[in-house]
Order: sequence, then structure tokens, then C-alpha cells
Amino acid sequence: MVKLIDVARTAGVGAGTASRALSGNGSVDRETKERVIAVAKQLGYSPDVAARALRERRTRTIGLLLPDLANEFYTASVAVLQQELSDAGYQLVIASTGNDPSTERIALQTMIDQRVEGIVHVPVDADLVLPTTVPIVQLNRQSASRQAAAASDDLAGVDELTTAIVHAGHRDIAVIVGPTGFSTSRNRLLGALRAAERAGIPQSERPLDGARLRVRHAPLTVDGGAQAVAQLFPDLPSCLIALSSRLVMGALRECGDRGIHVPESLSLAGYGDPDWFSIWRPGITTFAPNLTEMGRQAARLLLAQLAGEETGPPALIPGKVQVRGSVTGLSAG
Amino acid sequence: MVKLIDVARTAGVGAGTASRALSGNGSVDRETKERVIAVAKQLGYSPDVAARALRERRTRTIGLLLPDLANEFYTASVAVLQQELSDAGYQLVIASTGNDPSTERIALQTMIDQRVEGIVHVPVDADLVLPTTVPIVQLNRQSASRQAAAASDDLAGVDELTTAIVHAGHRDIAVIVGPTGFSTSRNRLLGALRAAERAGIPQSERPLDGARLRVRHAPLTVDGGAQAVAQLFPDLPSCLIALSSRLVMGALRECGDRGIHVPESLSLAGYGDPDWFSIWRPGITTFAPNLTEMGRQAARLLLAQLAGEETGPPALIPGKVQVRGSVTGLSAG
DNA sequence: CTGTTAGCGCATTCAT
DNA sequence: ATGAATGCGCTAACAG
Repeated sequence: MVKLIDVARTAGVGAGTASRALSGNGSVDRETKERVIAVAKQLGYSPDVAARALRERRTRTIGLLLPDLANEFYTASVAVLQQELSDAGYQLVIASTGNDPSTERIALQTMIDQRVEGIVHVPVDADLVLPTTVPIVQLNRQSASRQAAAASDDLAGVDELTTAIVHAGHRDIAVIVGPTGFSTSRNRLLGALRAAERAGIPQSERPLDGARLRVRHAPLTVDGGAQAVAQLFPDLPSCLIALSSRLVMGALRECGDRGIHVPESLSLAGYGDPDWFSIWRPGITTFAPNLTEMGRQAARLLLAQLAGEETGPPALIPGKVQVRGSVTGLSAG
Repeated sequence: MVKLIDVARTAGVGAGTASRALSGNGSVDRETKERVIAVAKQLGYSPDVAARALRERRTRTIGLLLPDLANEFYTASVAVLQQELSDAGYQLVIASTGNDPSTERIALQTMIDQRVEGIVHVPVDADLVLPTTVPIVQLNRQSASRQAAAASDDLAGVDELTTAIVHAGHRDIAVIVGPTGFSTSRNRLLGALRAAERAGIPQSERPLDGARLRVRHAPLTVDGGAQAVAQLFPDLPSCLIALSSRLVMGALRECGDRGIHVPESLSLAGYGDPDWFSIWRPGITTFAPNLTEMGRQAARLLLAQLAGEETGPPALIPGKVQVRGSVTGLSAG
């Protein structure tokens, strides 16, 4: 490996001058600067990151901690996050926790040990104590309230989605949502409850005047969604809202197994917008959070903190309700 | 940050002894060794990776270069890859190329500059010249033939899939496959061709004795799959084989738009096995490569090279044909 | 503007 | 078995 001293000697200058010429810090004669740069390129010089990090006391590294690398719901944000941070001169190091709190704790510690300068965190365990030695921005989920975060405005989005469903004439609705421990689950549910209340639909197991909203909690898995539908059966609502794409998948599977046709026998609305939502005939009506924008904002927030700026309250990123065919209109009465 | 010299002093030993006690290299008295370790833990010491890397001349870092972080086809392998390498004491640094050859070249160079000790590579550009300074194992696709690689045995898998289709009675088949530039596309196509030939089905545009196999190349996108179907229309085969999950998606979309019912009017088989393949009614018949095993083998191969062992020919990992409802049986006639 | 020097934290010599 | 000294490659401080 060719090192700085090599290009310095070849260019006939001292190490300091070569360093300044290459980094742009400090002043150096135009001509010699260009010469050094030319020599460096010709020799194929590239700085040793370890030596630089040791000397500068900074690693130019950002840690990303997420539950599951194989979940496109997260990776959709990561792609742009990676790009933004890379543009700002940071390397992203990724660790996945497999949704396990103890793995999460260890991975977090490992990142601190690695001297990352900041962390983007998709929390699993809401009770995890976060280190204060390094800026952290939370993505998607939010654990501590005073924490910088970039999240989808699920409350408004699911409200809007639910309202659209009500406007289509549905007054017997069931909601399947993830565990209460996740801030995302709570927010999504809140959106549905708010819309229902505004429409005069009571949260009740038995229909009142034909109207009711039932809530079922389930693990955020395909099986979870399927079991929730199974429990509802045979007293089905006119419209089912499954508040995660996995839950939608499970609901569809169970409906298929039981011969319940969507949307003829049961309307279905979802959350998120994986590609297959629009391939599925006649398309799944859903609230689609803006994943790429969330990634971008997370990067911005972290970069701002790194620059010493104060970050305001959590950024709530608006999404979009996609109306497709899985929710049918109901004739009144 | 507490450093080695701190724990050394607190334990009442020299820096060298502390280093040896913690690393296990060299010999040190049992008792003092335990004392040093205890002190280190109590002080919350963790070694500075930069300093260690500078001194040891190794970064304990592996680079992963893939086309798209948001594509679960890749990330499914990455999850286990990450785990295996992490267990072996390596940090994974990830870069995505966005399927762009020039980005790929730059990202590869960046990794070399970062002094990664090895690279796992999902190639985009088959003509990319690979550095020889560092062990590289290719995942999924294969560019240079003498390169260590872990890939799915697509040839055998698609052969088996096609054979199953033929056995179901189909003799008018069309195959949609990706660009010839990808080794994966070539292998998958080869599998279909081999099975067809064995069944006496000629590769031809016009049916001979009612039998023919047509081949259409398309970009590996949803639109690509849709357009391929559009071009086939209205002279449809009895069974369509779309050799990537994106192509399947496109084919389904176009069929939906044109009112072609799968599988009543057209049988459809696919490649890969994203979750929605089994949710889709009545399920998509497909060849499912073993993605996790591929990730595991890639890790093994790289670790072996890192240990100085010679790696044999590319590892071909067998997958599994999943028979579902999208391919119907045909009464002979 | 530029050359020389010190030291970042660690693992590894070389003496003892 | 252990302590002291050395140097990995680089940047920042200093002197010129």
C-alpha cells in the first residue's frame, strides 16, 4: 500500500504539505498542491482510514440498528439513508437485531465500542436505555419521547384511510393491529379510533344500531393476521383493516382458506405498500407511508445533530392513502 | 474513553501485560490475567478499533457489494451472511450499487481503500475487473468463471420446474427471462431449454404438432414482465414461465389488465419465492432457490479463503420446486 | 507557504 | 512472566 509519505517524497515535499494538499485543510501553493494531487492519483494513493481515525479521533462512521435486514419495510428507507450519509462522507455500518431485545442491547454496545459517531435506530425494545455519548435518531418507531426521530404520520394516515372506508358506507369494522408495546401500533390504532369516533361508530363487540368497531391485537406476522381473522369468524365485519402488510398477508391467507372472497364477501384495507398490493386483484386499498422520505429525514436529523444543531420535535412524515379495489362501496341501509 | 493504559495502571501492571491478558496472546500469570480482565470489565474498557487496526494491519472488516438493498431476494441471503461473519469476528460494511456499473466500480474501489479483508459481491457488470489483492466471493450471479462463488443451481431447478409443467400436459410454453448478460438469466433459461428438448418440445415461434417453446427476454422489472406478456398477446401459450419474481409480478399485472385469468385461461410458473407467492390464490408454482443457504455458503467460502485455504469450484446450492395452483393440469388432447 | 515533529491507542518486540 | 520501548500512518501544531 502506498502511503502519504511516499507521495510526499515523490512530489518532493514534506508529509505535512502533502496532507494539507490532499485534504484541503490549511494553505498550500496552488502549483505544488496540484502536483501532489497528481502524484497521489498516479501512485494510486488512498489514505489509511485506521490511521486517520486514530489521529483525528473520529471514525466517519454511522451505525444503523434495525430489527430485520430482510424486511423491505425497513430497507426501503435504508437505501436512501445510506446514500445521504455516504454523500456526507460517512460510512454506514449495519447490524440487525432479529427483533430480540438482548441482541439489540449487545449490538448497540458493539456500535458504541466501534466508536460510531452517530446511530440510526429502529427500536425493538421500548425500554432500552439509550447511550447519551453519541447522537441517535430513531427511525419509524419511537421509544423515548425526547428522542430525535423520523416517523410516518400513521395517526393521520390511518385516520384518513378509515374515514375513506366509512365514507364508502362501512359501519361494521374490525381492526387488526400489532402489540401495544410498539409506538407504531398505538398510533395506527389511534388513527382508526379517532376516525371511527368522529363518524359516530362506537368501539364495541356488539353492533349498536348496526355500527361497531372491534379491535384485535396480534403479533406482526402472517400467522398473527391469519389467527385474528380466524377468531373473528364467523361474525365478520363488512370491512377489515389490517394495520401492517404482514397482517394483510395473513388475513388474505385465512380468507382464502375459508373461502371468504375479498372484496365480495369482505372488504379489506391495509397498511404499507409492498409491490404486490397493487398486483393483487383488484388491488389493496391502503395507507402507504413515505418510506424513502423517512430515510432522508433520518439522515438529515442525524447530520444536523452531528453539526451540533438542536433538532426539534420528531419529524412526522405524511404518507398517502391508496384507494384500490379491496374496499367496496356499500349501498346505504 | 478508557484505554488500555488505564486498565493497566489500575491493575498495577504494564501496558504490555494488560494487552496480553486481554487478547490471550503470549503468556501471563493466571492470577494477574484474571485481575486485568476484571478491571477491564469494571472500567468498561473496549479496545479502540482504529488503533488496533493500525497496529495489526488488519481491519477485521468484510465488504458486501450488492445491486439493491431494498430487494429481499438479496437481503434474505445477507441476514445469515451477516450473522456468520459476525460470529467469525468480522464487521460487515455494506454498499449498494443501484444496478449501475459505474457506481459498482467506484464502490468496489472504496472498499479496497477501506482496507476490507474480503468482499462478498453480487455482480452487476459481468465485465468488471476484480481486484486480486483481496479474497472475493461472488453471490448469486457469477461473472468471471475462475472466481469463488455461491450460487443457486438454477439450471437444475428450472429444469425440474419445467419438467413438472410438461408432465402436467403443457406443450405450448413461453418463457420470460432477464437479459442474456446475467449468468443467472442464462442458467435459468438453459434449464427450461434442456427440459423442453428432453420432452421433445422444439424452440419455435410456430407450434409444431401443437408443441413449441418461445423465449422472450425482458428487463428484470415489473414493467418488463408486463410488456413481455403484452407482446405475446393474443397468441398466448398454455403455460407461461416467468423467471424472476418481478417478471411474475409484471405478468400478473398485465394478465389482470387484459382480463386473462390465471390459471383458468393461462397457467403461470415463476422463480423465487417471496411470501406473496403462497398468498396469491391459488398459489404460484415456482422454483425457490435456497437463499439462506447461499448466504451461509458465501460466508464459508470467504472465511476459508481468509484462512488461506483453496476454494474449489463454485458451490451450486440446490433449491426446491414448489407446486401450487397457478399451473393447471391439461387433459391430453 | 512549508518541513519537522509529536502523538493518537494499541500489539509487539526486546530485555530483563 | 513482565515492563519499557517502538512504530503502525496520519494530521495538527509548531517553527521557520
